[in-house]
Amino acid sequence: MTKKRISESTIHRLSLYLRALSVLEKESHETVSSKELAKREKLTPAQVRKDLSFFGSFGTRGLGYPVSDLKKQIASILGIDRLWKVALFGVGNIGSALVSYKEFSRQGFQIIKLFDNDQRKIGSNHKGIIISDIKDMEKELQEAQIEIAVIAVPATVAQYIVDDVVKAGIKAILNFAPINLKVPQDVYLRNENMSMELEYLSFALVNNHSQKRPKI
Amino acid sequence: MTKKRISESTIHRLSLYLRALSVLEKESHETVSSKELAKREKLTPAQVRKDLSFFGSFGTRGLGYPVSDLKKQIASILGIDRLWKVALFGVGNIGSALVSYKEFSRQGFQIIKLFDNDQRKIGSNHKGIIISDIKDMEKELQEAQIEIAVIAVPATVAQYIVDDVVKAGIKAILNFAPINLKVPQDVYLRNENMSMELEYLSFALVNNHSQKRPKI
DNA sequence: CGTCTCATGTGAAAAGGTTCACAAAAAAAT
DNA sequence: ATTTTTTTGTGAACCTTTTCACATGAGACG
Repeated sequence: MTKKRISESTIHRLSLYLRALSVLEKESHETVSSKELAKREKLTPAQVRKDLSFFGSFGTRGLGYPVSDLKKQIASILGIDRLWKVALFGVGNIGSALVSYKEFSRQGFQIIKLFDNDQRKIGSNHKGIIISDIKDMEKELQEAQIEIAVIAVPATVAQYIVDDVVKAGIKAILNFAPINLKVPQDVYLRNENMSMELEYLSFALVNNHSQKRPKI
Repeated sequence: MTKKRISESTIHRLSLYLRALSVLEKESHETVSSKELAKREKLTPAQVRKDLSFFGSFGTRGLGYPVSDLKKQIASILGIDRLWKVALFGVGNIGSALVSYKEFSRQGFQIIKLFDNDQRKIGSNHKGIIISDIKDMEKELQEAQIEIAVIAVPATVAQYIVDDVVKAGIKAILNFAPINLKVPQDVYLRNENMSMELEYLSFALVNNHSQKRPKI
């Protein structure tokens, strides 16, 4: 059995399925068809089935997929059937918002450490977490057994912070700074560029860009 | 000449080129090769040339692309060689952060209207903008000539807000609520799902997912 | 001025991702 | 019990995107 590479798009869609399944569960649906699941996330039934088929056979022909079970399975595939310890760097604008961003905790991502280099912030309590000096990160990251770092510092200093984060042994980084960060091959880095989508909207508006929308 | 559909990925990469070009300009580079531009955003030279070729011939063989000029051209293609008037719905956690998010204003997106339904917030001044009652949106959106709406309200009410935003004539929406919003065909909708990338990191960590060049 | 080097622009090939279409299996109906 | 209906799972076909490879043009240099 060859381990085929799963595409980025498939993973992202798993997140969508999970979200839809949570709603379906709340609405007390026992099962759901690929058709219904697709409709709820503006995708095609074939896409749903194909995505799921990469990981196994979760459905019953003629009936559909068991909602609760599939939800658990996808959570397990995504690795969010557990808690992740997250540290956040830069308690500014975006950083503060992320600390109380419910969707993170709902998916099992716990921000339990805050770092900043501003002396006025260090030592103060932000939503129940004492802000640490960024200089102490190595020790503190290890003590708290942090597994994921979220970077919300200005672009000008982001690379320095990331270099230190990598040195401290972190293998997964989510970057909000608008800069292309360099990390070693074995470190997973993802970028969140919020103005990109606005730029896409701008492009679409001025160019009357035809919308690609899966027909259902 | 047939107007070929430009892919979403190409548009997103234009944003990256623009970012790199700004840095190059600051570093006083007159020209830049596709190779260098690619390196700065972890892409391939062929990709850069192909992307740009969809919109014209901006380079000089043997020399590369003129930095300042290409920057202007891309800004024009993306439609951000002008200012966009943006309204933000939901002055909570994420909403407040977005109001002072520098990257938006840097790209020409001006958040000039804030809406909320919380009576305690309505009428108060947030970073120089008076928060309006969401009930008055239609009149206020038209008076302020808003072109883009950013949704940062809870998922439970997002669809209602969006329905009203659409009724008020807005044709471009950036949604931060973790829900699949329904809009008419002629309205551009983009979603910003911040926990999706964390979920991807989680997946990568538990599955030792082989890294490919990030698509965006 | 001719040659050499560099780097673009672009068809063609390759790779990757999505949709189709249908056999197979289960449930529902008769 | 048999037929009909529903819906999955999946190879194959199709479509899109990326990468290759090279002709072409511009500047550099002796």
